[in-house]
Amino acid sequence: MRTRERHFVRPLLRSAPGRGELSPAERAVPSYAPPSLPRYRSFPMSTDFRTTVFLPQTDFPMRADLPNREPRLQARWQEIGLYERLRETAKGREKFVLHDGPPYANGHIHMGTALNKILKDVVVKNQQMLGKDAPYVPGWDCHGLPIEWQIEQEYRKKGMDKDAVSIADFRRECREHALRFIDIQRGEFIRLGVSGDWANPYTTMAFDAEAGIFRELSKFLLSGSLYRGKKSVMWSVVEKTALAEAEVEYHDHTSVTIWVKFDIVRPSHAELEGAKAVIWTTTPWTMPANRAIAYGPLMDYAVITVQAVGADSLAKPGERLLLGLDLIEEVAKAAGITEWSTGPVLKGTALEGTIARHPFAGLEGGYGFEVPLLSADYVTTDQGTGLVHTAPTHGEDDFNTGLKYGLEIPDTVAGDGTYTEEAPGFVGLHVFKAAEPVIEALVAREALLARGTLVHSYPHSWRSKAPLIFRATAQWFIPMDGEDHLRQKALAAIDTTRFVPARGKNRIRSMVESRPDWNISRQRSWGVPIAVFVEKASGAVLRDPEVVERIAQAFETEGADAWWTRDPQFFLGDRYRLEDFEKIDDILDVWFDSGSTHATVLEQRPELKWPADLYLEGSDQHRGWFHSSLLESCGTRGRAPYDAVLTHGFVVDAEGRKMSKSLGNTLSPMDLMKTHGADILRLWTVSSDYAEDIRIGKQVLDGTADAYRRLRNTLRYILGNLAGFNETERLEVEKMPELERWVLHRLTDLDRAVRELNASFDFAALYKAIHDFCAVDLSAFYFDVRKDAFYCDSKDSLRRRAARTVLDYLFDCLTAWLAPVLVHTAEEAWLSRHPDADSVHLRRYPELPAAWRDEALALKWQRVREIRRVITGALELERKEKRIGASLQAAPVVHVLAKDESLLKGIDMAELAITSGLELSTAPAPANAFKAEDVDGVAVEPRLAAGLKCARCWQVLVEVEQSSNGICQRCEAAVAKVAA
RNA sequence: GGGCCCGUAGCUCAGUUGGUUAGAGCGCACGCCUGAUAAGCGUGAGGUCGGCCGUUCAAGUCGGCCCGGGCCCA
Repeated sequence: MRTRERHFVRPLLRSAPGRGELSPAERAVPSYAPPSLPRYRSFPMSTDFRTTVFLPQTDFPMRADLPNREPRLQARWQEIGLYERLRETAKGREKFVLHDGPPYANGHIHMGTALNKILKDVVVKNQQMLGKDAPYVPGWDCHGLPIEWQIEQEYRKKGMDKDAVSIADFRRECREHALRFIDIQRGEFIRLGVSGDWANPYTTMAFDAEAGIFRELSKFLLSGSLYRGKKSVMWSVVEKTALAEAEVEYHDHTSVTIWVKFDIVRPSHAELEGAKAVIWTTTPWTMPANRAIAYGPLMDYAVITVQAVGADSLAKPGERLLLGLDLIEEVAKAAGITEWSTGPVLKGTALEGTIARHPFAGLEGGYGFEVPLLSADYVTTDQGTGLVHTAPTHGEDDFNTGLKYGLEIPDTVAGDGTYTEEAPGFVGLHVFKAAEPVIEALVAREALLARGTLVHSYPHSWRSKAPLIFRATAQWFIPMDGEDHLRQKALAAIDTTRFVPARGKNRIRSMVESRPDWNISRQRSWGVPIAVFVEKASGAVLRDPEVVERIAQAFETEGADAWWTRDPQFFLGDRYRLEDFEKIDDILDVWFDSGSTHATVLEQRPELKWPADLYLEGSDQHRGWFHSSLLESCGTRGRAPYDAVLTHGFVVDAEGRKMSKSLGNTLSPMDLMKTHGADILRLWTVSSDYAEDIRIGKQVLDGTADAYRRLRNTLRYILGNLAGFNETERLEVEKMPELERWVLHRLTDLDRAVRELNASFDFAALYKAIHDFCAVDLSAFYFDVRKDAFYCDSKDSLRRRAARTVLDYLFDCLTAWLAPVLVHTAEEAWLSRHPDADSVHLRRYPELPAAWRDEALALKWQRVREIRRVITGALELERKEKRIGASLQAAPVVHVLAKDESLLKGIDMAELAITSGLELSTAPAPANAFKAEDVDGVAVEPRLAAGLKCARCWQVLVEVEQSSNGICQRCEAAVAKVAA
């Protein structure tokens, strides 16, 4: 590791502490350089030798102008059919398949999509250049709610009624909408420089995809893994539909609250004899659906005996009420109970097995069932009574408790919000008008303890703004723990999958461990139908491979619309009669669609393979695509559809906050295309640590643009100094100076980094290594040192030939290594040097000769550069004192140890330090010589170079004093050769 | 509220099994060059490693709490 010298110590001061403070000028004036002398002199009658200097020549401009240049390169790629050429070139090679997670075909791309696609493109191009055949088939997720919304919104604008449109017409419009945004996004991805089979992407709405998705569903159907169950969903009684979380908004709502007494009919504990369990609810209308009372097993309860009550109290003295210990006061206050006595404390677990009676028991002959007290861990003491009214139909927790204890899940409320026959006494009544009738019935049966109102946050429909209800509805599921043991298979698959970063494994694992059965149905229109029939008599779902095949074939030729446009009897064939069956019109959740792409795309397209080598998506997809693909594939094929999963974080703003329209901190990738260009965005992508959240903002982008300029100028310097290079000029490595061989050694370091860091997907480290190599090793050192040889050596000088040969290798390596990221700039540079070439992207990473590697040389040159740093440090002080400007005005004496002297044998330190002369000495350094704090054994006495400045190479040499035209002997020879 | 995770110089990142004055590049400041020039070179200044408490001879590295932030759930 190189460290920069930072603290220069003046030994003079150290050795003479008693002299007191000296001014900087006093300290710095050495006796050997009288300040009165001119800083340097040139030959009096020098002619202009500029034209004889081999200055860099290139048409590769310093200014990138990416916003204009990139589209031109992209057009060229299109013309030459780059993607097809890539496939051709790589034919027969080992495949590397990154399977594209399909973005949703709605709206324009955002920063996150851009980041994702760029990372994918970098991975794919790296693998291709590492020698694999890396096809990339982009895809789109096309079905689903957001597109339905868009179309419905257009209807509303036109004043049309959605229900008046046929489902086929509606689906056609959804399809056209998706198609439109596929085109838009495709153009945007191409603008980012992403290569892929853009002419033949996959979509989940293609007819063969719809058929394929249905075929995947059928595998679950035929194996018996598809079942119809119920699930509590948010339901709008206005729109008569279930709503997704995204369609729900929360507003304050005033609810009538009630405290209700349930007679305990079978106590589990003597204390409960004759007592009443008290519940509290904000939804009186759910009372007919009550089937249980939940208690907290670890909470404390007690039975109170009412002794005195206030004027309007519904409580009666002598009544015994079971309540949560911490909530007694609060309930007493609400119920107007002024005096009471409290019985012994009962743990929640003591309530186990207690049975109560529904307060409506006997009402119109209904409610005769038992109401058990059940344990639930969500019961709290912050509100209510410590006993929770449980209506399995009307809430997530309630529903889960119902499932857990096998409670009846009644259909008490119809889709329009009216009570069904299963709510005796209230049939036909609308639930939003039910509070008072319910309360009246409770009062009549002496079951009401108190009432009140509460303002709280309550879910409302995003569209109608009407309050929502929870309602259990019929849904389709794939079991996690059925005969197929899907959960176990999925967990096993997770264990054998590589996750990058590794923590992704834990994340998806804990989700799979605890998730409920997979709900795959939606009550919508734009999707692949759950095209199954249920036998009316038995309620069994029809499992007949012939029916399945008829449906699948119809989907293949007509699309999934066939489910609605064809006569259902056609699918059933001759063996079944339609009137015996219920045709299911639910559609599949889009996660099932995209979760099936491994089957509909990887298995179907010959250029791909199953399983994929890699899935690469944002970390939200642990619950999304990684998850659904895993379940689908484990359910149908017994293993994960991928060998490895790479996740990246989210793009956040400069302060680390998420980007959102409401915060006004969003950046559009397409805007950045106009101001910066794709290569800047791509460089930003790889220089960030994608494992975490990725910041972007002005300062970050400015920094990226600076790094880009460094890389670009490195290429430009190489191109400029490589002008006219031809094979006869190439020099064998054995004949090269050590400096050149050191550069080649460094290339082998970088080559290693390219291969290893690409294997670990550690792009940030890789691009820092390349950038630092360009900045530190090349620009600040090698290029600076070799400028003299490039510009002034005669063209046949071995030194110059060696250096130009190295530039040639550098160019080959850097253009290849940068190509996956700076896709445009690398191409531009490559074509600048090889105008007849096809594309830099058709290349592979160069295979470097093993002989270039020379660890001993690297170690030696680490020391050489340390010594050099002491010299540049010394010169800097001279510069500060205005004794020199350019380093060529100096010819320092460098005092070194004997071991360093032998180390430097054959190395021209003056050349490396860019001084006109340099004397190496093992004699003890004078006390005032410069030393670097962190470099031992080196001291530098700065001296001015003697002689005159060569008018051509600008070195200050004594020999120039003898020259007739003001140039040195080397330049004389070089000029003569040019003239000849 | 729960699960997973993050917080090292202005920015982007390194910091190995806890062990000498915490590193790099960029940016910044100052200076140089004017034959890479809307370039190039050199030198320098920047960090109580989010905060607090603890474990330890020793903590950026381990533990707890808090603050800030992200994703996914509720």
